[in-house]
Amino acid sequence: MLSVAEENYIKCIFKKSERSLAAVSTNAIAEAMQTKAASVTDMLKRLSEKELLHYKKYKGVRLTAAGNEVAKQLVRKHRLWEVFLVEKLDFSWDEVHDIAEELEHISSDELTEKLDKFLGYPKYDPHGDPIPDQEGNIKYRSKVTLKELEVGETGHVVGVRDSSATFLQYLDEVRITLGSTLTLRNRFAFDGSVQIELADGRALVLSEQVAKNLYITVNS
Amino acid sequence: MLSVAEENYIKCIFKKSERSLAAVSTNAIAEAMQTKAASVTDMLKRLSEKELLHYKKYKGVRLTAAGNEVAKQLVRKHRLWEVFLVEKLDFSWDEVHDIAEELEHISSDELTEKLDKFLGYPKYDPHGDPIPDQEGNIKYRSKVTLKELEVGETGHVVGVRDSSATFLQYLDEVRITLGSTLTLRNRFAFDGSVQIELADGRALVLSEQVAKNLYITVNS
DNA sequence: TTCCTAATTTAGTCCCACCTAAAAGAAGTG
DNA sequence: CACTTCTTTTAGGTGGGACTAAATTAGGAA
Ligand SMILES: [Mn+2]
Ligand SMILES: [Mn+2]
Ligand SMILES: [Mn+2]
Ligand SMILES: [Mn+2]
Repeated sequence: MLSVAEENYIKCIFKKSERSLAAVSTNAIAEAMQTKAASVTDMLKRLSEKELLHYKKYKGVRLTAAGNEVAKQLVRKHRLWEVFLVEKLDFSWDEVHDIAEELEHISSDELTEKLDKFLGYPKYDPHGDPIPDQEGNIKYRSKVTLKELEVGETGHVVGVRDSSATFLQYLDEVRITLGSTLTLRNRFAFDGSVQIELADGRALVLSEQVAKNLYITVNS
Repeated sequence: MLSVAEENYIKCIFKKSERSLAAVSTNAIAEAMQTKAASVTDMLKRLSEKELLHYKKYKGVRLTAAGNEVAKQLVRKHRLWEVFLVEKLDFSWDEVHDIAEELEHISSDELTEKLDKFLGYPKYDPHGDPIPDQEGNIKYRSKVTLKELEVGETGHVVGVRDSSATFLQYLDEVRITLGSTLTLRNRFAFDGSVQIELADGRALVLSEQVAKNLYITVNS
C-alpha cells in the first residue's frame, strides 16, 4: 500500500523518464513536485527501499519494472477519470486535471475496470493523451508540434503539450479542439509565429508559444 | 483543508450523535475508528482547536455547527458515490462501502454537484439511507425494525441497520431487496425468530438477528 | 463518605513527509 | 592542478497521526 505522496513521486518520475531512458535528477523532481531537493532525496531513499526505483547517490534515479507498473496504473486511472469528468459530468477540459489528481489515488482495481467499461474503453483522454490498457501498454501516436510542421503541410490536432487551464481556455476561445484540421500557411521569422488555415476556412496567427504546445499528426 | 483522518473522525462522531443529542465518549470513538483511546484524545484536541467540536476533558464531545456541516457534506458525498457505483458501474450493494469511504474525501464541491445532477438527484443511497441535500438537510423516514413489527402488519423494506457485506449478501440470497413488501405472520418466542410472507407469496423464517437489522416502513 | 473500577488523559516514542542550513561531491574552467 | 559553481546529500528539526505504559478522574457500590 503506497501513500498518496509516494504515488505522486512515482508518477512524476515516470513522466520525466517516459520516452527518454535517461536517469531523472533530484532537482528535476523537486521542481516538478514543487518541493525541496532535500525532501526528494528523503523520498527517493524510501522508494528505493521499496524497490520501486534504482537510486545511487548523485546519479539520478530510474524506475524499476515494479515502479513503472505502478506509474502506468496511476496514469491509466488519471486519464480514465478525466474522460469521465468531461464525457459524463460535463466538465470542460481545462477543469479536470486537479480533480483527477485526487481521483487517481482511489485504490480499487475493480473500480478502474468497471469505470473503463462504463466509458466504453476510451483510447485517449480529453487532452489527447493515450490511456494505458489494463496491462499497462501505452499506444503512443507519432506527432509533432505545430512549430515543427513545414509550410504547406496539413494535419490535425491530436494533443497539447501544456495542459494548463490558461492554454486550454485560449484554445477554446479561438475554437481549436482535438481533431481540428489545419494547414500551415506561413511562418514569420520575426517572432516565430505561424499562420494557419482551419478546415472551416478561418485563418489564424498563433504565437510561437502556442505553436510549440500544440501536437499535430500530419495527414498522410 | 482537513486531512482524511480528521474527516473520518468528524463523520464518525456525527454518526454516533445523529438522532441522540448526547455527547460521544472517547471509547466509543476509539472502538468505531478501530484505534486506541489515547489516539482519539489527541485528535479531539486538534479538532477542538479547529472549532469543529466542543471538548471538555472526561465529558465526551459534540460537534459544533461547523463540524456538523462538514460531516453532512461527507455523508452526502459518500452516499452519492455509492449510488454512482451501483447504478452506473454495476457494483452490488455489498461492495460499495469501502470504495465510497475513499471517494468521499475528494474535495471538489463542483464535482459533488455535477455528480448529483448526473445521477438525477437521488434521495436515497443503495442501502436506503437518505442523501443530504446541498445545504445539508436530511429527510429522515419514519421506520421500525422488522423485530418491532406487530404480527399481521404489512410494510416494505426501506433500509438496513447493518450494512456489512455478509448481511447484504444474505439478503440477496433470500431475495429481499429495498422495496420488498412483506407481512409479519408469526413470531417465535423460543429464539425470537419471525415468519414473514413476501409479496410473491414466499414464506420465510428469519432469525432475530436478521429481524433486528431490517428497517421497515409500515403501510398505512 | 470512601473505595473500586472503568474511562480517560498524559507522557514518552515512532514513522512519515516535509523544512532549512550546512557539508560534500561533480564537473567544468583557467 | 586549483577554483568555482551547481547539484545533491546530510544533519537536525517540525507537525501529524499513530502506538504503549503510566497516571488521573468520574461515578457507582458498599
Ligand atoms: Mn495525484
Ligand atoms: Mn489529461
Ligand atoms: Mn472515509
Ligand atoms: Mn450506504
